[in-house]
Amino acid sequence: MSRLDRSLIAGLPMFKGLAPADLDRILLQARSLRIAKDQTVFEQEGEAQSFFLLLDGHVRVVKTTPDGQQVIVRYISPGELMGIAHALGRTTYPASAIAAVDCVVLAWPDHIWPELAESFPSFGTGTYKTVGTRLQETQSRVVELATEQVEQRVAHALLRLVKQTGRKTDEGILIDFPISRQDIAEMTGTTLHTVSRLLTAWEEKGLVKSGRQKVTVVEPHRLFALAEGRADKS
Amino acid sequence: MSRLDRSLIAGLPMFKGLAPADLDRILLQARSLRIAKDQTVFEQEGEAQSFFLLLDGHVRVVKTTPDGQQVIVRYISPGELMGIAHALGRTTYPASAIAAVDCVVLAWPDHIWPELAESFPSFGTGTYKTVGTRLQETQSRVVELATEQVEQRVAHALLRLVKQTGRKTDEGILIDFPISRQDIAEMTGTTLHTVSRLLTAWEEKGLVKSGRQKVTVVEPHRLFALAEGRADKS
DNA sequence: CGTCCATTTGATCAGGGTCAAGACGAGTGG
DNA sequence: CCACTCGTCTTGACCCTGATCAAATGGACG
Repeated sequence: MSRLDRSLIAGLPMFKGLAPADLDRILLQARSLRIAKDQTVFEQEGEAQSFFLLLDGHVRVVKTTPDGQQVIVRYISPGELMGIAHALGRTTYPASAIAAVDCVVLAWPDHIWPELAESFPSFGTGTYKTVGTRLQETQSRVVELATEQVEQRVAHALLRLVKQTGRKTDEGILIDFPISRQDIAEMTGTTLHTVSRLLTAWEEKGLVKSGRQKVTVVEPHRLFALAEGRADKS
Repeated sequence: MSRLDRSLIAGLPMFKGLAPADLDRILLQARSLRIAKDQTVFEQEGEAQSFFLLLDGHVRVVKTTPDGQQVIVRYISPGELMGIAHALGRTTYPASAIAAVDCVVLAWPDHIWPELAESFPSFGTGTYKTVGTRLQETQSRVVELATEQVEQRVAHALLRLVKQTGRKTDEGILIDFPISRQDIAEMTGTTLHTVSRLLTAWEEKGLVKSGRQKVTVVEPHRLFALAEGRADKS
């Protein structure tokens, strides 16, 4: 196995300001894993033996209820940490993480967390800041779910994905990984039927283009107006 | 103004293991405030000049949407921190905090946060753990809002309040501060009308007793069964 | 005693879930 | 290369949960 190059993680906010030698020391503790599409990185309720950094790909984090319903908590993009159960004071993962495409991740044994956070304060504060950010995002979702209609929620969800992973194409901004109507439904607390109806309605209005596991936002502004509840006449 | 006694904060998890002298040093930086019922402790979007510890009373944390709808993010109980914008990497409060009853709080200037977290690592890790816990709770609420019917959500909300602030009486467990139908609606993403109908239905079944701004859970077990979607015949 | 809220309760209605079929397209194996 | 299969997506019909609209009731408090 070849050595991991420090350029993989230099430049990431939580490793900001660390000396090259420190980066190497940190990388020595990591394993690099290749996760095939649809494979799980870690599983809800499983013992949290590792925490992970996504180097390449996209991962969806899913909570499953006792009766089998699924909710997509968030999508992880390259450069983000995941499975940081330790930072939440847990010994078990609160959700499952599934590769939306083939992925590359770094994995560290969970038990080195305290040492890492102590030796490199910037790592500690950086990840806690991540947790803080996620708390705010999650609270915004609560507000959305509690106050908005389905149409607005779906519009917001698409806009969030566009911002997070949008890739510019000649037709508009494409969400850069395969995403089904069912996935969108699980992000917004609705059904794939309703999502399908909304997307075809929006397609007729020229707001989006979509196909099998593929969504392109053509007119972000008008979609945003819709998300904000400002009706759009046309 | 009399000196604050260290017994106020000794014993709280975030000050665990600190020497009495340290506690005194920390308290010297704090002001103690009395907040009358319905007054705000801090306001959404306001500059985060302080963070707070609730010593006595109950505070509700509310987010207001641009169009004026309100969502109750959480209730704060004595011994909990609030307004810790700094720990979330913010300079402004993400929500408002309103005293549900007359309250006593300690306030520290926000700018001493870094110093505090550095001088007393247990304080830093303790509060970050708090943030982690709140993230998990909030994610659970997202799952609830996305998957459950109104009846189950209201039942869960009441059970959470009972666990957090329940006081045993001879009729059952009383939620220990004034709470209106409207408040419960704002916790669960529904309307006061629906909450009212649910409560009267439950009262007829003997699950709860309720009055003006007052709810007592008589049979937590049956209410829990209801919350879990296991229908209750009777 | 009067006023102001919180609450209750009825009537109506629509957003969106559920049920049911089918169409479409991508990958598989013959 | 084609037929088949499986999973995704679409679309229609129907219905139910819970929101909305409207009024009246009942306490609490000044």
